[in-house]
Amino acid sequence: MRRSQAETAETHVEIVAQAARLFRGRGIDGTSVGDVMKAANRTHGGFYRHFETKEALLDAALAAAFDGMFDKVEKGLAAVDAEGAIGGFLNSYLSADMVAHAETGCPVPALAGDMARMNEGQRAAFGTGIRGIIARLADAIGGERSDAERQAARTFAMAVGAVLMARASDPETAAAILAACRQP
Amino acid sequence: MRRSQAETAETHVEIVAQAARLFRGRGIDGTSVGDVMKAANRTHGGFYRHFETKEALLDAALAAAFDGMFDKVEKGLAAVDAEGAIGGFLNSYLSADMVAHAETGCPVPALAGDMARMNEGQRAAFGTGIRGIIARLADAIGGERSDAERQAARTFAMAVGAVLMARASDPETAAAILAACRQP
DNA sequence: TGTACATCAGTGAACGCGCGTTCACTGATGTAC
DNA sequence: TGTACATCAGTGAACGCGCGTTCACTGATGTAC
Repeated sequence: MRRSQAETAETHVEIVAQAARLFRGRGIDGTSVGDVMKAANRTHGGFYRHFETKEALLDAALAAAFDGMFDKVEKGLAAVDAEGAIGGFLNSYLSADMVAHAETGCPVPALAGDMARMNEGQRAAFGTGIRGIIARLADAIGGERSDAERQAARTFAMAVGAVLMARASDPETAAAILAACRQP
Repeated sequence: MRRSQAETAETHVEIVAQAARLFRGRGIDGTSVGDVMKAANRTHGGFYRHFETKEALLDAALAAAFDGMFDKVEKGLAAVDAEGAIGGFLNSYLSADMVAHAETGCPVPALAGDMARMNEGQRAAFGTGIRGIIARLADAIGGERSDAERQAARTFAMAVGAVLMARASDPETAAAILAACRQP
């Protein structure tokens, strides 16, 4: 039966939120449209009232995941001064919680492997998300802008690589990599 | 018709080599058993004379990919002294060629995202491969061993993150990240 | 404000497709004598 | 060294399954009067 505009909007938001969670947790191929709709307490057929294809859902889910990450980075860096920016960032990014919960963590280590095989437009959108994170970290580092951006890019690359490898390894290897990368 | 033992062994090696190439290039889910057998110039049914499951093929393909990477790292570092070890490693790891050709490149940025969702035993094998690369880099860095290992881990994490993000981004973002990470 | 009806969000069965895997078959290879 | 036969690598059709997507249907919502 038809739902009100408010209910429809709520459903839309819920589908995107569940997709953002499941894509990060189980991968894009590992998450079916049916999985997303079940997580959103709907049946799979209704999906196509909200998105033309699974790919369109991915675009929306990535945008939502990056927005959430932007907030997290901004909040985490608001409390520290320029000296402690990199250390503070690494401390939260490389936390046990972030490593263990890909589904609510940064979209970059969770999805970059899948994104590498996507089309140009989707990679460009992902690149914009990456630059958004690096820019926020560079803001906190301060000083000469291009130096700050380079340092932010290097720090973020190391953090992404560390989380990625930690998730793909046994616990001992994971702990050794994270510990080595924790100091700025 | 039955093949000689030598031909059978050749086929086995060829299946593993093609799998190592295709898994890195197209992802694990993105590569079917039929794709691998076609690349090896065989029909898909014969696959099960060589491996019990696709998962067993993945194990063999990963081992082959890591062995190839170990060789590449050793050869690349043989020519440099301790001072230039990190710079030399980054220079070859972050080369345009490595970034553009995931199918022949390092298995870590190519497959770690997929491996994060695999079982404990497979993650342990992947972790052993990661430690193998870090250990070879630490050998070249020299000096106090645990310091060298930490520095090697940090350098490798940055390199992996940089390649991963470069592949998942637009060319401009990719170039900026690689340039920032190139200096040791 | 009340009525009549067109719209459309959501349901669940059905579709074609590609996947991993199985199987009956073929005939050259390897082995036992 | 030669012969007889069991083995088994490779073929290609077939399997069940889950996927993304479509569709006919339902009935509450939104709108035109």
